[in-house]
Amino acid sequence: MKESYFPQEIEKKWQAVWEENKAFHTPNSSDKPKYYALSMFPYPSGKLHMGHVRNYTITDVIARFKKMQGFNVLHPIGWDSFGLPAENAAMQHGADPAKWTDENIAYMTKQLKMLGLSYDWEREVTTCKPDYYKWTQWLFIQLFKKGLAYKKEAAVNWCEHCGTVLANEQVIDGKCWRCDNVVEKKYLSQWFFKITDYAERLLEDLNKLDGWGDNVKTMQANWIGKSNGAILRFKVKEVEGLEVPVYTTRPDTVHGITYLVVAPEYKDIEKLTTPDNKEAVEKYRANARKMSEIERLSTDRVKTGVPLGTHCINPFTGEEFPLWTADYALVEYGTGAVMAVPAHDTRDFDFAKKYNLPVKVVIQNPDTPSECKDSAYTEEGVLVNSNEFNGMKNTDAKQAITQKAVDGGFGEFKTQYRLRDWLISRQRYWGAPIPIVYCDKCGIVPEKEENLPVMLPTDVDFSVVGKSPITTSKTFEETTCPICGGKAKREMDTMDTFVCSSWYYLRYSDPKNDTLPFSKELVDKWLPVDQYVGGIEHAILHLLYSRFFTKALKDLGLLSFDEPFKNLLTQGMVLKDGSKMSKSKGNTVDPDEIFENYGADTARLFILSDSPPARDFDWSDAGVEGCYKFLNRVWRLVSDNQKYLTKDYKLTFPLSRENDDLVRTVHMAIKGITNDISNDFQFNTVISKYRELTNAIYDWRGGKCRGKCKDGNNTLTDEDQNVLSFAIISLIKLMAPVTVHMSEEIWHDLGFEGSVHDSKWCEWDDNLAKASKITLVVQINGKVKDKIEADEGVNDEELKAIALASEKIKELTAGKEIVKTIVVPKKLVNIVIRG
RNA sequence: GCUCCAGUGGCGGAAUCGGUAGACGCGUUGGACUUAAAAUCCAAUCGGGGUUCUCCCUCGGUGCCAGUUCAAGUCUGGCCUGGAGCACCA
Repeated sequence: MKESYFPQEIEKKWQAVWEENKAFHTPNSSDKPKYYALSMFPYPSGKLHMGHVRNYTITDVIARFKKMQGFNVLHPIGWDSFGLPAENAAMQHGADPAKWTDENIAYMTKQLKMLGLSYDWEREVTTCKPDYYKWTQWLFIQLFKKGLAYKKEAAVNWCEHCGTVLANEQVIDGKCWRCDNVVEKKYLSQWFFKITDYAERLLEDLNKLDGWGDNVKTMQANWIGKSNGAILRFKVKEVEGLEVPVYTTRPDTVHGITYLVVAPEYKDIEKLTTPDNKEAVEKYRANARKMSEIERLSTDRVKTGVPLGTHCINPFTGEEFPLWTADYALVEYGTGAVMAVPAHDTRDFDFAKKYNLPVKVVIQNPDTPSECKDSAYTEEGVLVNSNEFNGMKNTDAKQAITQKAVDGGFGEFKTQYRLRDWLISRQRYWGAPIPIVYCDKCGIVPEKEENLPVMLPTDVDFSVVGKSPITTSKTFEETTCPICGGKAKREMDTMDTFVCSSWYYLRYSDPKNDTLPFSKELVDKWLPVDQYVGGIEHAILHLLYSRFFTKALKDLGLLSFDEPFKNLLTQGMVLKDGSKMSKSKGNTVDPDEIFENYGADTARLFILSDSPPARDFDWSDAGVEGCYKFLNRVWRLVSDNQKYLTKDYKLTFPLSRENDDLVRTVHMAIKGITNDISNDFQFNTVISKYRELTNAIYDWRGGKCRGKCKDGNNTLTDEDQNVLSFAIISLIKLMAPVTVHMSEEIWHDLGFEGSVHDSKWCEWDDNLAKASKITLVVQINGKVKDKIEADEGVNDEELKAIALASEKIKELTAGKEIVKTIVVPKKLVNIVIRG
């Protein structure tokens, strides 16, 4: 064994050996229980960043730990390789997106291997390869056949900069998630997945996800946005047979309606507008169209609107009230029309004040009854001015009033969701083509399954502006109808990359299958994912879509489970100097540099060491240095003592006092580290325990020297050597999931055959995983007054006696009345005194 | 506005159940080794006060104010601050 630690040499060596031996290949059949550890697969942008390093290190440590614990571990990796950056690179440098992507994948693969990650490379999937997107297309067709993929003309989010539409989930604060450009509304005919059919199940099944953080679950629940209310229909006075339905969560306030608002895009708005008002309404609608989403949705904007000139009749009171259009009503939500009760809704109140509309109180504010001057009263209360419902609590009235509407045939109970269908068409080239053909005779027809994949054309011009490069292909659009064989045209849009990433974790179970996306047997064997690790930025996007896919595929009979990810760990960001590492801020750290200067083991150790995985992690150069020093310290511990170490150590009890203490320290470390990993993967405390154990071995060693170490004399007895061997071998194994190369190197230097990563995880003995002495804390009235060393085995009565026998305690309790004494076993005695 | 998460030394953070607050590390300071430096090793490191002054005593301290309890970083109620998500969603 070398005297000094040369990580680069060691790491290269073992990476080659592991690759040669296919050390991390996972067989499908095994008598061990399965464990599926998964990182969110990367977009091949060019180089790994520290966020990747953190993500993959966390998952890798989990995978290796589980493997040592006796699981058959599936730990795969792949590439989310469709998407705009490849296309942009193509436009800017004239590169082929496929080539650009391949080169990036090659480079990043090299980096992943340098990090020492235990991936089964035989299961690698790449979403932009025909053997993958064939099945993305196949799945699209299955969803289409089930009615879950459909095309409709709708107001959609358009990013001019990216030249494509976006899903609702990809619009962040009114801006494009990718380029930050302000998103516009456009009316286009687009493909959607009917995720709204699954709204209730997606919400309900969040309850099953005990292994997910509450933050992610609430974000999804908010996004789905369930509310319970009623649809109420109002007859229009001026137009025979026309009704305006509204959705409300406050049917209890129906007697307080003083006007009604429809969205500017409301479908019947023209019928509802009288000739006198037509010009003003048209102008208002034209203006609303022009406004950006941000302007329109801004909550601090002053509300505007115009009257339509028509009226509705309130079936509860017989009163007439006017119809208005205002852009605070949203056409996509509910019915696109809102009943306005200014007395009990802040928005309606503002609007009513501005346009001098009446305010009618129907819920009594206990503080200022029958008045509503300065603001709406939105709290609970008792109904007034509401005919037979007067005196009823408003919470009860919701039910009773809706029931009356149901009985009268002008309303019903209604559950409403905020979630919208998932828009999956993209007017871009670098994506999976939507496998649909338009035939004049047969209509919208899916491509025949045997003709899949619908290949991306390569005869395209990337320099075109204002349209998708795919439209420049001379070979792509013209095709024949799969039904009638006549001339037909292909769909020119490709799929959102989030479609590709909604099922990749299923493909890993059976990545080479060329007759199906995956066999049911294998997908049911490996899934659900036992531990998923990735960034919080996917809390809604990818994680919601994947849940939807899993449920839809279950309904199609392709698999048998309905949640894909049993446990989810959302790791925090990697910061430097307090802010997120980013190229624009210039505070990035290049993983390659760290590998080169310190080695991957130091990088892995450091990125886990300072913060728990879910929290943000502040990168510091001093911290890296500290971890490197620690590894050197461990290395020296082994190399300085190598001549005393034996892999076939044997402990014979009883041991000498110091040896017994060290053995106990090792058992405590094993227990603590195992528990810390098992309990939410607290790697930061795991690493502090590596250090504690290392320090303890050094201290023990120092105690054995008694100043004689330098002369090189063997001062260790047989027992000492066995104990030291036990301690060091345990440390090396405990560290193996983190410092994968160093542990492997030392393992072999100690003469072991095979890989440390195939060895069995250390076990502890509960009798030994505790100190032989305890420190008894003696409190008086809850304040610590004395600490006394006592034997581990003493019972409560004895503890009490020991405490009362203390000179200090005697002094402090002299002349006082002892009211009671509380004993916490093996820990503490609290004496309560008075006077 | 609503929802969720967090708040502990100079810093990152520890503290299964309510039971010794500050593990472990970074940084800092002092020392050893060295011609010197690096590396390494040893020691100190929450604050105030006291003292027979390197040994010890004492008081205070986990965002703020209350409460429950023998005992609160931990539980309850009310605030404050920061972060994240949602937001004219009727």
